[in-house]
Amino acid sequence: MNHAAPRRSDATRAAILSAARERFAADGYERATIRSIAADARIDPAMVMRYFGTKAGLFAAAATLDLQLPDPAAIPRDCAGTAIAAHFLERWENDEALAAMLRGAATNDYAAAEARRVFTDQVRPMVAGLCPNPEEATIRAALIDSQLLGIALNRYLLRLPPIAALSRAEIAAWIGPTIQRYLTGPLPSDDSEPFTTPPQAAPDPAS
Amino acid sequence: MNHAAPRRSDATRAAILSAARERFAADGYERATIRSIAADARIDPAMVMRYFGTKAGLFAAAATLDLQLPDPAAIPRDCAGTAIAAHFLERWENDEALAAMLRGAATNDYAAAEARRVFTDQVRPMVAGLCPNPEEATIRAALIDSQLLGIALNRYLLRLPPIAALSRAEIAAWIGPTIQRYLTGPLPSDDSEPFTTPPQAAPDPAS
DNA sequence: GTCTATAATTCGATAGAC
DNA sequence: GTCTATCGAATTATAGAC
Repeated sequence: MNHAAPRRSDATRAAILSAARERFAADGYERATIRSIAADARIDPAMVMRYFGTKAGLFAAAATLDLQLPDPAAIPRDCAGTAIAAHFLERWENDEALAAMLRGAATNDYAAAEARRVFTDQVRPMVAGLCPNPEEATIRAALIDSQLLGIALNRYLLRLPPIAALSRAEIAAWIGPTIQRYLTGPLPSDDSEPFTTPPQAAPDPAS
Repeated sequence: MNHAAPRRSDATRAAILSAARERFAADGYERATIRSIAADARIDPAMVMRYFGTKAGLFAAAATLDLQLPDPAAIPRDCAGTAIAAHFLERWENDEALAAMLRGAATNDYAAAEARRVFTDQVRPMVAGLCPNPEEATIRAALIDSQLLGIALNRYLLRLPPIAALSRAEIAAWIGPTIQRYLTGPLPSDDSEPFTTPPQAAPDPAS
């Protein structure tokens, strides 16, 4: 029973959500104001409150994200690393909800919790489909998550020139083997002490 | 000529800076208020303005960071990866300016520019000391930066449980080989098309 | 459903007494 | 140097006319 009762206000809701995603992605949670979002959507600010109740409610509705991760069974286990990297980069550039979520997560507790939930509900299950041991899968998934988010942080949020200048394929080629190793490589041996280095300079005492 | 004229107000300045680092690290730039920082330092809010002029000026003074990266010449080139990872994690846990900078960079333009400057002035030169080709060194440094920041993001900002639960040595053992490969590994071959995957589910049309 | 008006806070920044 | 008082602006959110 498809009860998708098409209200007349659905277009308005969609316009608000689209504008909200843009603003949250560009400015972060605090600096993106209800007023600016409403202005972008060419809608009265009071309508935003009417539809979504609070600013937090609007963020929750706008920053819901689906990574659309591929079915693990459909990926050859040996080229999964590069495939996952390429898929992630493609998704990022076609869904502003990712930037909204990451920028928001830096300062907003709800967004941070939601980012953790994306890991638990989407990233980890996919990795678990490629790694039999559940405990290992959790750690391996978290490491993959770290590498992917680190690239996204530098490329899309900080816009660090060397990373921003590379093509998606080049990045995927670089980090693909990393993800592959986190996915299927051997556990690190914990026998050797890490080589420690003397700091180059003493800390500046409270400039 | 050491003209470090010790004013009597240096203790006050230091107290403000310490409180500011904590607040900026915990709350981000926007949510950390002059009033809350002054309260933490048990100092009148007007004094903060007197010493640092503006909120941005306070952030600039508080979030200045020195990674104290080791001299490249002092590191054996083959164990540099794990050593760099361990050093970075140690620095992070002993200087709140790093968290202040990263959290601020998500929403504040000055902080983002400063984060890029840390890369250019500190990370890249160290990598250049271990990699002869300058162009390669820049890309390799940016990839290393991405892996390190991705870990920091998940561990210290998002507090993703699987990453937060690991010890520093365990993380260094996992990501050390990654950094080592970015540092001294071969350039990726660009001959093969990445394996593309069909998305698992269709995007939800504007829920 | 849509919009005007405004309440209730909170913030950064300033002026000026002491 | 220190603190009180406050300005002016911006925010989320609500009340209510139409």
